[in-house]
Amino acid sequence: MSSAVGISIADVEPHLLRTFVAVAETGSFSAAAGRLRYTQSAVSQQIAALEADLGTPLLTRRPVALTPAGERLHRHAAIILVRLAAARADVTRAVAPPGRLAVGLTPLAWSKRVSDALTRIRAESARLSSRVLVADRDRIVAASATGEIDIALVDGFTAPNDPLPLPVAGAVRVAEDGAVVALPRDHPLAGRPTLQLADLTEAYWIDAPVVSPLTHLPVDALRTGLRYEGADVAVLLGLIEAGHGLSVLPSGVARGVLLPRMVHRVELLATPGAGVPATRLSELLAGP
Amino acid sequence: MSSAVGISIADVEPHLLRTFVAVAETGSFSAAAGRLRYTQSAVSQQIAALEADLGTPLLTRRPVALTPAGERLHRHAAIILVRLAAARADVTRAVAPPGRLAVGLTPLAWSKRVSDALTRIRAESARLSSRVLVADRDRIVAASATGEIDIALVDGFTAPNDPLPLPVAGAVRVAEDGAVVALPRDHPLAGRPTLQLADLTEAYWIDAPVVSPLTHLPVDALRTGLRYEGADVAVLLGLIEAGHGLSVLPSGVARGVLLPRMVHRVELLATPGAGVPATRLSELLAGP
DNA sequence: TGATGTTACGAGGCACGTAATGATG
DNA sequence: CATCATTACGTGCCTCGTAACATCA
Repeated sequence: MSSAVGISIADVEPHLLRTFVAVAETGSFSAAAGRLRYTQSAVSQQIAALEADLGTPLLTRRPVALTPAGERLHRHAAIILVRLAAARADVTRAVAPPGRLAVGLTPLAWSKRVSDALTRIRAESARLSSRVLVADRDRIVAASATGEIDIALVDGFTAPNDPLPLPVAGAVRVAEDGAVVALPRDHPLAGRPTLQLADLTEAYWIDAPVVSPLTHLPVDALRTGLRYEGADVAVLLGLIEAGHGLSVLPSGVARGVLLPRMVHRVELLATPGAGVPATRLSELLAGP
Repeated sequence: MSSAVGISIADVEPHLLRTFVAVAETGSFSAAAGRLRYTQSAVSQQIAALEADLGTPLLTRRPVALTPAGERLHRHAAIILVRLAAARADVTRAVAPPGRLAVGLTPLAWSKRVSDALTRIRAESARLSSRVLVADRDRIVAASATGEIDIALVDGFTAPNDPLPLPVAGAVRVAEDGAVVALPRDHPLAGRPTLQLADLTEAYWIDAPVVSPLTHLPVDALRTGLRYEGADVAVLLGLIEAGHGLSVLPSGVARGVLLPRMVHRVELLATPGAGVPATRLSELLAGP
């Protein structure tokens, strides 16, 4: 191994990054202070220190918003903080693999097969302490990296031969079905056999980042009328039926018109060294 | 964006990571102290603090070596330190794109084409301050991430349709030629038209990690007789001719017997926002 | 005027160096 | 016994909280 990680370059202090991220996400110094159990003053000083260190303003004040340099830093910082946590998790897990089983999934990753696998493994090892976390994809991937969960099931939409665009490698396909545009029963397009996204530029869409994140579709071009931030599929279906807008969903969940050249897929992320129950569950899921 | 990067979890202090990496690479507390301009005592305290924080020994003493947990941490730490530096570099570059041009390359990435491109761009912008760094692949990739260099040219051997196994995305193919096993003139195999690596398990190899890193070949199976840590191709060729061992080299550099199903390729990494000269050079290189 | 970010200042903590101590080949 | 890591201890820096101040809706 080379001595590449040279002498020079002062460190970017991680607690400053953490505070910076908190401010960026809350849009407020005081809110960030509350979240991190600091005083407003401390947050202000930390941001000032970071800006002085990097030699450039990172945030505008009143209103608090990211400058271009701040945008860049924010992208880096989020990744670095996760990796930092992942390093700690990986090392401590290597010492004492947990006996528990923590599963994380995105709302649409749930299925009978997942349910069965969980039932079975809990039956196998009687008094196994288990935990299930449902959240949006970013949260689940981060929790997987940090070892907060041992197994992650993540769903998403892509072209049939592409993998899901995840920021980590090593995902395994677990399930796949079609992608439909969910429509109210009485919608004019409801009779069509298939549909192109282009047919729907006139429609209003429901932006549901937790349930149905379409980050890699040209959804910018679509008009979003309503934003649903919950994780409950039934609520989203209700909103669609009530005519608040359309959404892309797996064919197993909603009636609607099929989108060709697009699939809904569930992938499995197992964190290495997460212990025996996790390995067993991943076998059950990835197997036949 | 979700508030995924939660409240909890104490930070892993980067200066501890840096010290840990230095100790791991030098195999000595005192050497690491020298390199980082600390006292032995400080290094000892830092390692102790890190081990206490993570709750597990990371290094054995006398001799100093990584424990399994230490191995894990070392992998993470090297990546994190580079990303930390990359964050700083990216932000500061965004503020003031450099007017200079810094090029980094692995020894075998040099070619007439590269030379010509450099000549041309230096002619175009008369008093352009330029810098060229030649080092092993890890060093070059790290330097590219940290912004130490603006353009990186990295070479390596792979299967014809595979990309080079780099830890970063976005590499562009610049040049490609064959891979030969370089042999002394009087070697018994010198007459063969092509060769399988399997034919050569009886031979001795020169391990030249800087010039010809064969990390992704089954080189473990091969017997290495000598290690050459320099970056000079001519020296390596001399060693081969003198019968100290064989080596895999690009067909443009050395006479030898072709390896089928394997190519030598040079790829280009341009760091985004590195300024106009870098963009221009990357056009010259990636172009026709 | 009230909420929110900044500045001043002092106390506490902590990370370093010096120096003495201990272990190991 | 020389080299190298650890422990003891004191000092200086640095970060945080309190509190006063500034600024914007």
